[in-house]
Amino acid sequence: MKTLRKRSDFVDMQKNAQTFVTPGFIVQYAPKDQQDVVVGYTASRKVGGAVQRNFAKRRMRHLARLVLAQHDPACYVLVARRDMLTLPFERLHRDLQWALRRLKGEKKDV
RNA sequence: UCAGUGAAUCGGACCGCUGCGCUUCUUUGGCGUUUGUCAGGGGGGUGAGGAAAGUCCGGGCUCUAUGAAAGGACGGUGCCAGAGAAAUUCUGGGCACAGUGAUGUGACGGCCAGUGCAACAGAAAGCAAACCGCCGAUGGUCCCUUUGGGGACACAGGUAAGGGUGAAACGGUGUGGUAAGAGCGCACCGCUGCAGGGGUAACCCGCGCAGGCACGGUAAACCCCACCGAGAGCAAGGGCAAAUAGGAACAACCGCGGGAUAAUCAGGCCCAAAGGCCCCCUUUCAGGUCCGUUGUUCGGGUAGCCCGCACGAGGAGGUCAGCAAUGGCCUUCCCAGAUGAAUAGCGGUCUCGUGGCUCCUGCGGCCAUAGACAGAACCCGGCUUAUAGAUUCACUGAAAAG
RNA sequence: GGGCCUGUAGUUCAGCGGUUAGAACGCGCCGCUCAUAACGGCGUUGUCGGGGGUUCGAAUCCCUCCGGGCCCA
Repeated sequence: MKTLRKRSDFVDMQKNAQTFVTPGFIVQYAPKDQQDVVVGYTASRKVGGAVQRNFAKRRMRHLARLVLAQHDPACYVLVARRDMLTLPFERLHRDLQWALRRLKGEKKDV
């Protein structure tokens, strides 16, 4: 599992990827021909100060390790929202699985 | 007990499983003659703060650069002594102000070097000055007269005691004095200067002597005085190996002159143009470098990776010196090094508060809940700002009791 | 991480330490018009980003905090 780092890649995802919104976060998904699962994390100033943003990223990274590691090689971006800080982890976990099922289901339909 | 002041410390602790960054040891497999290199596994160690923050000061470190002397400009600092690498730093002391007090706050040199400013109000705002008021002794005009003088007017003029204005009006009280007044005289208080005394000093005392005595405010107004000061910043700066591109470095020789750069604008992946340049300015002295020719050697920046980068004005404990800041000595420890940036998830135990419920109203029982400000980014010393709550010590005021 | 700039009516900006902080546009009301616009008249709008200090007096000088913006081999 690799981490997305370059700003240009994030901008590219913003343009081309499919998006699904949950209360705690936003998932962007683009099935590219990659060897590994590639994940990017975003926590903007809307989330809070440095402490809150780091906390949000930690939780997102943990989610990615639990869930995305088992998925197909593709490109994902997780964007934190304010409720990422307060919602119980179990809820976030469920939401991510649901979001991925919806995104991949849509893909098959198209 | 209540109210308060100052200082210091902490700012959850522990356990299990699954995970993360760095580091170290070990091991498996591939490639390779070896040094190694790529991919993976396992064990150990370690892992945010008192402010890591704001970037307000000061350094270390790095690059630019040429050193010295004199003068100037610009910026900063400003009671005294001590501490400290230094500081818009700290400690102690002095002075001023605030508070009943413990204490707190203070850019706290100089307006008798010069210049400026003070709206409105007020007569007057810095040479003093007469609006109301008081007086009118003296002079003037008039009246009366017992020829000594008396009275009226408020014209000249005198007067800073009173009123009113203002942030600010040239000492205060009393008494003498006077036409009315006034440091005009005197007494006491205050003030200024000096002798003398205390203190390292700032400064304090000043009962003795001298002076009748105002010297107004503002320098976070220009300024004067004293002292200090290159610029940029780890995105500093250095290294590695390809592609594009055709420039760069070094050495020798010739020449021996000149002192207009900075900034701005436009275009572009670049290395162009120009011929000069030497870091606030001027002068003096001494010096360096570039531009030319020839020869030799080979690239550099940007993107990526590595170094810089964590042993330091370091932490902890003890002891000695000092009122203290702090310093000396001894022992001991190695304590984050990321770069879309490492601490998460689940469960359990305890404690501090907080909230709720309950009754037997007790410093009860039960339930819930780690809950403030906040995240290292080259590193240190300060300052400032944010901060739920807890603990300790010293002191002050009030009330009550002994 | 580091370096800088800036904050005044609703908006864009003025404002040598001195009365009650101005201008333009906007906004409101009235007039003109059958009506709207234009035009004319009258009027409205500020914790001068917050706090503290210097001064008799601060938007202005000084300190500090906050917000917004820009730059980087």
